[in-house]
Amino acid sequence: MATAKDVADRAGTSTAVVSYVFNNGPRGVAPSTREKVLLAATELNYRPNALARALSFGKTLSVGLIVPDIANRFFGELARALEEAAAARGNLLLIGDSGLNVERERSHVAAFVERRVDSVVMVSLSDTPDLRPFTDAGIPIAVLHPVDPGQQASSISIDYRAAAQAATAHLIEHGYRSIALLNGPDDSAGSRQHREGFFRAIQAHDLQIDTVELQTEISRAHAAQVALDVLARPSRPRAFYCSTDEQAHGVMFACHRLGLTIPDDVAVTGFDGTEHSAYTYPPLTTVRQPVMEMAERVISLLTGHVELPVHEIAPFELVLRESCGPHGGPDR
Amino acid sequence: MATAKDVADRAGTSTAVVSYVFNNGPRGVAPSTREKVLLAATELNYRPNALARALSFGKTLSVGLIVPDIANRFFGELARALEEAAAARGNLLLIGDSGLNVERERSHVAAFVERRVDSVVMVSLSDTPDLRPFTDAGIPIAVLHPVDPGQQASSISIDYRAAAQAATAHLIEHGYRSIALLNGPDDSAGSRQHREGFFRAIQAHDLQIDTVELQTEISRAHAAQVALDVLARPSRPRAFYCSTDEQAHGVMFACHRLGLTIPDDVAVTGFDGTEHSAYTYPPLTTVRQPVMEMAERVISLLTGHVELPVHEIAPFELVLRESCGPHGGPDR
DNA sequence: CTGAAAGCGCTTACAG
DNA sequence: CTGAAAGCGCTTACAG
Repeated sequence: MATAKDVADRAGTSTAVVSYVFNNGPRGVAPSTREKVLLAATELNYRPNALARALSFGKTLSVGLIVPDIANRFFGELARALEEAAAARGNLLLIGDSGLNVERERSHVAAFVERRVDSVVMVSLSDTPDLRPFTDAGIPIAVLHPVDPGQQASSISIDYRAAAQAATAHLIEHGYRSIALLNGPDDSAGSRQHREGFFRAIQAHDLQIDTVELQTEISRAHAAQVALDVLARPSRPRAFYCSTDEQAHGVMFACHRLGLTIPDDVAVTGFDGTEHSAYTYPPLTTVRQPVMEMAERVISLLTGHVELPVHEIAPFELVLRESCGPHGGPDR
Repeated sequence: MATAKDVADRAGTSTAVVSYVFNNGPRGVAPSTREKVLLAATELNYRPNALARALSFGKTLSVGLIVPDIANRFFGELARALEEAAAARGNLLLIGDSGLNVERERSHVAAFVERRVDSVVMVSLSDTPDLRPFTDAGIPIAVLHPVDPGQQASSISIDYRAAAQAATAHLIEHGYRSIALLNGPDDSAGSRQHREGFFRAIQAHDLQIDTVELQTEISRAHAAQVALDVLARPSRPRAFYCSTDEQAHGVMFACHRLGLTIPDDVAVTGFDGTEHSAYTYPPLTTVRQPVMEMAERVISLLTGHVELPVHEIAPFELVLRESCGPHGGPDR
């Protein structure tokens, strides 16, 4: 591949000038010289080497993203939004998929510091990921879910507790008196807030409500399996509060499998508000996270001149559809 | 951050030796020296700079992936499989999401050559993407769908035509005599093969079969919208051959919306065989692409010493579920 | 406005 | 087995 030296030679100038024209600075270049450089560059098919640039410039203009499972729709939508926000600021998003494997997650954090990403947004598999490689390297990091206080990472998250409470209250107001809490696998800050919100709603209603607490992996397969089991019991729950849309899909599958009608026999709520939640049968009532806005915000924080860490709360929306009863309000 | 020089100084040796120990070569190092280097490195929290390494080593040990939409489940599963295959060979996968936007796709190819990925696997939005930036840079490229002959890219793909024919034949054998072909948006080699396979099956059966050809974007939303329209007609099709699972999800949604039962009123087949196709209501009969094997193979080709381009055909599997009639064989 | 040169942090022949 | 030095391809003070 042609280098800046090749271009400079052909244009009869120096590599400094080639750099000036390709970066529009920091020094000006005479119009005629600029022409010559541009011409030589296209003739030689010159593509600046981003590695060399980063090495001397001291910035890679890239932000890393680590997610537990890129095939999960929520993380897919998130990656898409982050990429867009990053691109708008001339940054490239590097996506690391942990594939639900702690070892892979660890190797991504190592790879990202070795590649000197300028910052990273992380959704960890663990509640207490080892972020030191980033902090040691001075790489700012942000997280998109609740974190325990004292973390050195910034966070932007909806209020899980309030959202869980709102969704559960919705179920109660629709008349359901036997509700399962289908939570994620780990005892993370997020899981705890789901649980707290759920039980706050229960207690706030001063009614006799039966509850069961279930934990599954974040996958349709596992949620379906667990739901199949629970729904086969004589005292099966009449409603499920699920901590992700993905799990809600699994529960709905289990209902159909058993010939149970949603919402007449079993009601379901999701969490995340992925686009697909509008296309289930029936359409899923869920808590929508403002993914685009959160992505935009986190990138602007990370690439901006903001004093970090910061902790921000984004607004959620309870999207009412048909999986909890007739569209709209409570009725039974 | 600590550099190799810092480590060398603290260990009382040279950067050459530091390099030798971190790369296990190409020269040997005395055990005692190695110890000292390793000790100094951990004390200083040394992380080799991958940019500098790549610059002098001449390889970045990374492969780029460009997909139309990372939030699409099929591409998510693909990315996950490719990442795994790449990691097994010490390579990092860089994921570029075109976000269904040709301009973004173009900017990713530019970004990938500037970052000097060693190779790339691409699923383009266009049938004739401009691959010259890669070929000019000597970066080998592979594609995971049918390509027109004369492309400079390697390809690994199932036989779309045969798969389309098999799925359509399945529909015919189940007694459906009015079948819609729901194809993707572009007139690509892939779309053409879907169409050819579909009509071959129709012709091979020497029966009076009504067909309609439809085109939608690869999204539930658009497929649902088109299906809603088509299914409202008095002469609505009794079955849909869909060119992706994603579109099949949309068609199923439309059926439910209209109170139509699957498969009694309308049968549906998908294409891709994403994991989610097993969790629709009812479970979707679909053509499964061997994503893991294809990913493994393409990475081994790209990172190996193989003479490229090559064109390989992977086996597909028609996964029979319940969206075309009673599980198993034909019956009506 | 422009050029020669140092420097970014590695790797790898070249000597010893 | 090990060190001094050149080189990878850029950017950016420093001079002029």
